[in-house]
Amino acid sequence: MSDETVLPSDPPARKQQQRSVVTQQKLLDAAVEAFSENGFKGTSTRDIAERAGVHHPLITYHFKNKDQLWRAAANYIFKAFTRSLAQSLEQNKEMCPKARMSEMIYAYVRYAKSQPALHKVMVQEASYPNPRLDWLIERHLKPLFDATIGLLVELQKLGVAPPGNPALLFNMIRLSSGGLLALGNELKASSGLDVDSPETLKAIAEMVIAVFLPGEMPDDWKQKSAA
Amino acid sequence: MSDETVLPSDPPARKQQQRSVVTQQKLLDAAVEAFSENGFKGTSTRDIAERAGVHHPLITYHFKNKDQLWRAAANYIFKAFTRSLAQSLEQNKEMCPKARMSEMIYAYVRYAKSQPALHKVMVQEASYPNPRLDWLIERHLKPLFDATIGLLVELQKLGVAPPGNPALLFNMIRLSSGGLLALGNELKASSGLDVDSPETLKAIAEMVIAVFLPGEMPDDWKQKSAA
DNA sequence: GGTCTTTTGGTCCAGATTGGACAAAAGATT
DNA sequence: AATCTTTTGTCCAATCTGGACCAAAAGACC
Repeated sequence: MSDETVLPSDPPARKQQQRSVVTQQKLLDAAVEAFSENGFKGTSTRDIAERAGVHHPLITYHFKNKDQLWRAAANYIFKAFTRSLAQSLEQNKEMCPKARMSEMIYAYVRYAKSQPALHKVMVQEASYPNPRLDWLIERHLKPLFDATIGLLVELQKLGVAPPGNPALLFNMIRLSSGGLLALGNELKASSGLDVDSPETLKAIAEMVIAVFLPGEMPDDWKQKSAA
Repeated sequence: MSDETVLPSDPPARKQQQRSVVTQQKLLDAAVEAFSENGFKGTSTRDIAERAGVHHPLITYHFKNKDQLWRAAANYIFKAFTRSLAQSLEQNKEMCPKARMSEMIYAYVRYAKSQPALHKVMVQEASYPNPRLDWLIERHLKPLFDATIGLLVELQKLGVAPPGNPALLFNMIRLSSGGLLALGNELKASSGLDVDSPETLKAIAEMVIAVFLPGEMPDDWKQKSAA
């Protein structure tokens, strides 16, 4: 935490108080919510403070300014997300590539459900070029892409994933799972889909897997990948 | 046009001047751009007027207020979009269902490229419940869904599209084609994808079709659909 | 061409909101 | 009790908010 929050200055001579941690957390949660709803420009620091139930000058105190708060909020969602994906990859090291990717998709869907802001903030910032987008790409999106694309290419070689530009494939998977959950408010009314139900969640993951990883693993995949 | 723009009042005794049409058009284009970038709340009428190169009180004159301008702008993108889809459906009446759906996907991708705001505005409004979202669903999204879902279900029955909740399928197709193009700014930097190139556009449509309509049409589909 | 309407330019407004500064009070930690 | 951290309350100057208003210009119609 002290990594991404900008505290007054260099050496905290005395240990951080508990109430301060709580305040920062409340502000981060509120910031994530507000920024994901109205974007950076459309969100005021006062709005965030209000949602957090905190006096607004505390933002300046804890995060220096609006921009730093945005970055802290982005780190907050993306770090937890990256962690859950990396964990999934790590835990399933021994499984076959298809199973590993499937588990990753499940993890993605689950996280996107618990934190729809993940996708919303991304779309908000990607809507026009700006320094925050560059930062987001450099710091979070590119690493995520790099960490996943290899597995995907392998699956294509094995005939499990369809051929074609892997980057395209990657992003379609991303949108079909994560993007869908960000549209929750709309889907219910326009298509009768309730993304809040666990069944829908499961159905989403299963459909993504069925569609994007339609092939079966060949019996000799161990040899193939070794060669 | 006079359908969605709110002119000063009831009966236009004299016909609308050409320059007025031009101004409205400039304002609509600017509004689409601004709203898609910063959302409704994050956009000021002055910003729109500036982008349009027009004095801001003209917004009041032509569209009464910000809300009406937003609606006019939404109508502007969605009507053109719906038209291009309906046209595609109409033109290919005689083709087989898979070909018709494929053409629709092409049309979708093409339109989403020329007007990325289509998806952006949707996401902007779907980010939290609000009256504009309700209006958008009622007026544009639901009809689009209803018009397409039948064809999709038919394709599922024919074994061309994968089984599962058709609403889910519909929205995944929507996101994989349209949503992808809305992220143009991001994709280039994070994945090396250039959505501006016609090749990428073609690749997107082809991949969507390959992935979501993997089956071949059975030879006896005419009988089947008649039965 | 003259008249009448539509459209535009320019200005103004009163009020709200913006991000942020600051001193003083309150609370924790040592 | 002394010292540091955190919170509170107040203030600010700047900007922006949507919208009202009217005089001038431009176009449509006769």
